[in-house]
Amino acid sequence: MAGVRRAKAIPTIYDVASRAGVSIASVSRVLNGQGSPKAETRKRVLRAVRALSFVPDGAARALSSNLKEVVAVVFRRGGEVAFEDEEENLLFMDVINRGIEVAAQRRGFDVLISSVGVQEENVVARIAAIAGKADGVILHDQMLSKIEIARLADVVPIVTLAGNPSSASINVRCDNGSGMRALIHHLVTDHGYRNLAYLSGGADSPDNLARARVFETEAVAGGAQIQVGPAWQGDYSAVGGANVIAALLNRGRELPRAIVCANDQAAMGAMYALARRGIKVPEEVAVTGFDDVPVARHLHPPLTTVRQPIKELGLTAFEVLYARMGTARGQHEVVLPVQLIIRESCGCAHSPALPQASASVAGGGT
Amino acid sequence: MAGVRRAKAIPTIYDVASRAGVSIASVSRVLNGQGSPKAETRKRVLRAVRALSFVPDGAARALSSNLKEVVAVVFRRGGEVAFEDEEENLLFMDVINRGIEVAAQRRGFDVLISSVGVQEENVVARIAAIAGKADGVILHDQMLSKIEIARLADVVPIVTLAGNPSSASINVRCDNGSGMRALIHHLVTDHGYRNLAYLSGGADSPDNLARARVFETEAVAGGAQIQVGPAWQGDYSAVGGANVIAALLNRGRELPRAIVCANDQAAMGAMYALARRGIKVPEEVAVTGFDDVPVARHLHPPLTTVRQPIKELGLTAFEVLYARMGTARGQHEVVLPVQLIIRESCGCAHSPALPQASASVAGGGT
DNA sequence: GCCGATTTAGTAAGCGCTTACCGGTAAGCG
DNA sequence: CGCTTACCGGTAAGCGCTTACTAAATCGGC
Repeated sequence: MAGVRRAKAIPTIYDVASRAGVSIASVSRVLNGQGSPKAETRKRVLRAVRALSFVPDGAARALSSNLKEVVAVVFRRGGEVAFEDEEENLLFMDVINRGIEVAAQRRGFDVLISSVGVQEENVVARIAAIAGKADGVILHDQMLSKIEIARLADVVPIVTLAGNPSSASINVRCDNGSGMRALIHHLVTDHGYRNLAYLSGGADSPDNLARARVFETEAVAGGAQIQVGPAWQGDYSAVGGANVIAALLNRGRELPRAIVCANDQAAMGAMYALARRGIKVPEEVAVTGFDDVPVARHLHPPLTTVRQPIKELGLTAFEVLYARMGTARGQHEVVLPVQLIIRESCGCAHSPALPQASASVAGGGT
Repeated sequence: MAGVRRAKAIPTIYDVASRAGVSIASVSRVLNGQGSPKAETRKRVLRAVRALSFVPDGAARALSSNLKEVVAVVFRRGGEVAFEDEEENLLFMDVINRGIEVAAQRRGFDVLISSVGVQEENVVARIAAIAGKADGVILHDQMLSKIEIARLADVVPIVTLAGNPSSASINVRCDNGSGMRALIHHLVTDHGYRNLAYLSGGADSPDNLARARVFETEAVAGGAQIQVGPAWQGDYSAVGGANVIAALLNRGRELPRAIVCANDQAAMGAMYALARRGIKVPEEVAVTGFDDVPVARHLHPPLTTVRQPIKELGLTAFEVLYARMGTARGQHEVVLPVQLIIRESCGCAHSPALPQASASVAGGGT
């Protein structure tokens, strides 16, 4: 029996029972509303509980009832964060996590948070440990390989966010295809841009792959030229996006008419790099994002992007996981709809903004 | 035995033991590095663990070792959020929570998050439930009365953030006094303002009380007039701050030369309300905040405020709690130093900003 | 007023781990 | 070669709950 020792012994269900003059079974029953305890019994138990400040031990409960009422959420803690906007704002993950928490709350679950450093070594062990403390696990990013997910899934239900569906887990993602399709259609057909580039995200990200694929086919189908490849390889981060553009510019490469970024953060970085060289967005080069994170509308120019229902992603992830914790076997992938958000970075004119009660009226600033 | 039933039985330590041909004690020992298992034993156990994808059950572990390796963090979920900046940015609590998480990680703990709705009814029950799942609890805000805290503290160590110290719990806060003192000194002595108001925060918040108290004594000592009282009662929120100013203006009250706000969010709201009436900050009215949340520097004008080491607050909260989980009894309050951050909203000239790698360069605008 | 049908309450068997305790085996020593 | 000293590993006793099973108590209905 190791562990941290508490000074004063904390009351257990036995203490309550003996103080109330009943059995522990009765105490448990009144506390959980099982059976039909007599009013008298109920009253005595409650009195004792109150008197002792009794709080049932979650571990014992969990062990006995085989239900911890905890979901674990694992995500990657940012590495280098050179951009304030990236650090200071609620980004994709944060919003998703909020969604998860809200959904969990509704079911009486709590959320066990665990971030993993970018280059932490024993990630698998860490995740296994946290998995042992929860009834289910929600994984952001590609933190575990397919095999590792399969292994872990033997032990606990797993939901991945923007990952790969697998027979062992469920993946929740957005409809990259139709979003990208709408975006390219807007760029090619509405604006008539004939030369587009795709500033990609994490090379192994399924979302990125899907977006890249649709980008290519749609752009080509629309009769536009495309630029892709290693030179356009970003990593979903603002720094990554900025670096790609800077490198291209340094090598004297001519920029395409429009840069379609894998996500909003990359677009932020790209716009930053462009601005540093005095290149006008969208007049000279149009830039678009993907996600519609909260700051997107506040960039200059406001970012045209594809809105993912981010919070819903979280809500859905939890609900799907919850269902999986029961007997339910459902489909292995759930896809949420997206929406093209046209602002100004694509070249569209300033659209009358909705009135916004924002302190930015009192100033602005990023 | 209720709870959610898993389809396939998940492996237990017994399965591992029998597959490895050893006793469960040995399995436990190699898994926890206790004792000195022979290399051979160790190897066989590890092989079996791997083969079965065994993950020890956290609940059983916790029950047996009396240590869950989990800290609970409870905070208030925002109610009405009319201001984008309030919703979209990492605010006080978020930053603190990040700090807690980092510190927890270092000790092998995970963080159990639970937000409480503004007007949720059985808050006490909710908190008790979550307390049962953790080794310690960190409470933001004034969520529990002194009595309730004392009761809960019988069961689990408690650390409050910006609360009241009590014999049962430990409070972690910042040095409101010296921060406010420095701020008032700057306003009164450096700027020579003779008429100040304190736009207060939550009426029952210890931080607010402390700040108000020092505001009064310092301002008066400096020979300035002060405005305080019900008309200046805010609630730490941006909407609250905006409402106070709007109401004052509607009643035709003359504004003081400087408005000292209880926190940055209230200052955001105040500046917003002022801007709507075309009142110039800081030319006509100076405004200051408290906290130095990330957005503070991006408001227009940049907010002069008192910086709290927000992340440290979280780190400290965890460390103090961790120490308390052991046998250590320490002081009941830990106070962290603050720093006056002079920007422009107080009337100071534009100071040469530090170079910032920010996408705001590519635009900006909140 | 007695017997079977209901309630209500108690007893005890785990849930999956950790670890105190102890027996067995090997190594060390005279 | 017999005995002490170490060292490993196994056995079993919980940790604090939930709940199946069972016993006791209560209540109707004749």
